[in-house]
Amino acid sequence: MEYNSSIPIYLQVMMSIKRDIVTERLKLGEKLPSVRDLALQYTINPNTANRVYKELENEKVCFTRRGMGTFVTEDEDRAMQMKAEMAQELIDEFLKGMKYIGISAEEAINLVKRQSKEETKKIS
Amino acid sequence: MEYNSSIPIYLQVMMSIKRDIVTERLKLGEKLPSVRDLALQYTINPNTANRVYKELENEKVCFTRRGMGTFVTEDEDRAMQMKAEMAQELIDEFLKGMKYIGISAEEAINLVKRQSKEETKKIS
Amino acid sequence: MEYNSSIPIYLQVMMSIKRDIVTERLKLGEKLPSVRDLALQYTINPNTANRVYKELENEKVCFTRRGMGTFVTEDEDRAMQMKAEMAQELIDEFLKGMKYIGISAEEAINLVKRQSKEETKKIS
Amino acid sequence: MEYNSSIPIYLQVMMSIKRDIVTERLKLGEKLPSVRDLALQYTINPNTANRVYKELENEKVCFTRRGMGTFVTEDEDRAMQMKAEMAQELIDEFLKGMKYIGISAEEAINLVKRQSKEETKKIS
DNA sequence: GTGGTCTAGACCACT
DNA sequence: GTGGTCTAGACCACC
Repeated sequence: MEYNSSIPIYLQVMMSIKRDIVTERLKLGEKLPSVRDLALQYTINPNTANRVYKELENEKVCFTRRGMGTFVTEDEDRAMQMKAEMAQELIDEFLKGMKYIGISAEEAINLVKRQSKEETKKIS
Repeated sequence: MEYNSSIPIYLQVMMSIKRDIVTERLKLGEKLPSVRDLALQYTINPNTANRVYKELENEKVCFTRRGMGTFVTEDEDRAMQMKAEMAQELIDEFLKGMKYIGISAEEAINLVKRQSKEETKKIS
Repeated sequence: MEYNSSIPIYLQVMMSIKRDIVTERLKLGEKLPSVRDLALQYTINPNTANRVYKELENEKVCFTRRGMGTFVTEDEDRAMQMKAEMAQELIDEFLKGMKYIGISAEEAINLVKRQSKEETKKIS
Repeated sequence: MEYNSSIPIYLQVMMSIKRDIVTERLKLGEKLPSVRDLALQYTINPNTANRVYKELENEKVCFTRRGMGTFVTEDEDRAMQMKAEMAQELIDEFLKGMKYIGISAEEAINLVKRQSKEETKKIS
């Protein structure tokens, strides 16, 4: 994994794990790698890996059992909610940003449409 | 102005000025407040105000004349371009984020549409 | 049984057994479940179950006879004493905590009184 | 400050600061020592000091301004609430513990009363 | 084996 | 000078 230096590594790893849950690469209740293994996988320091799990716990994305390891939350609602939350956050930020520079929601939608058509062409 | 603590203040102030140019609250070539006045207006440290102008100069958004002050760029193309750049950045970030959590551009557009309809309803 | 993650499981199970003795759900000299059964009952690791008995033995709350199993202490005084000890510990911790945040014993008592009255009302 | 080894140092320092706020040794909005100074004062590592402030921020007990320092919350309600919260927590834990070992609220109150009388005698 | 805490020391961005 | 992040390495309690 390549890190974007402007965003803290622990946030990037958190995002990566949340993504894996939201896209169901990780199942509910599944055991996550140990702190040490996570550190190896992402080539980060165990302390940083530890932090990742602690922050994810704060967000109720996973939970930990002493001496047993860290697990993806078993709360189905929470998992469903996560994807919606993440999408909503992106949309809000996007529209807020557009509005901030004087572009209405309709215009914004049109710009996105045009962009996505061009992308499609480029690929084909 | 309330500052979002996760974004450097100088960036927030930069955004605010760029917004004012893009939305034509500030005209091309118009004189900007002195570093001291900017600091007072935004209740920021003069060092921070200074940094704002420096970075805006780097981006060719404004220029300084020794002893005269700082001015909005007079380059019309640059100004036009700014709005497009800012919008593009927002769109790219938005689509990238959506894709990251497994949502296609079409779905993303639909979500934005639905959202903006609901907002409209709420207001009316 | 749900475990409070901030307290070691073995302590929580110890508390539970001591409670059963103090409230006479377990009689003096009564045979306790085998380590294996305890582990099943509480859905804990056998190692943890083992530790529970070891620690309880240290506190003279129970004793083990090789090949026969583990038993609640037969010492009546010890049992009487246990309840007093546990209560004392709670009181000390409570008053110490209150004093720490600047609340005197009298005030503390009044707060508890008010609280217990409200609880009674709620139930009735 | 002497540390109770069974409780994480960072929690003990957090408690100490919260106590100072609740007992008004620290005023609302007051600047707290810098991470490095806190580390010196409490003879802990700067990392640990940093953690203290971050966790206190999570609890909305203080807030931080980039490059300026960490400050006690300015929210009066939050401060008022803190003392009540802390007291409530102690009471709940106390009564829950007592109930757990089969002692009713009334009995518990009487035990506390007796205890506090004895303490008074001892001192006089 | 697991996570939790702590120290030590470094570098960085922000004010 | 301020906090934020990260690495390195250690020790501990718990399962």
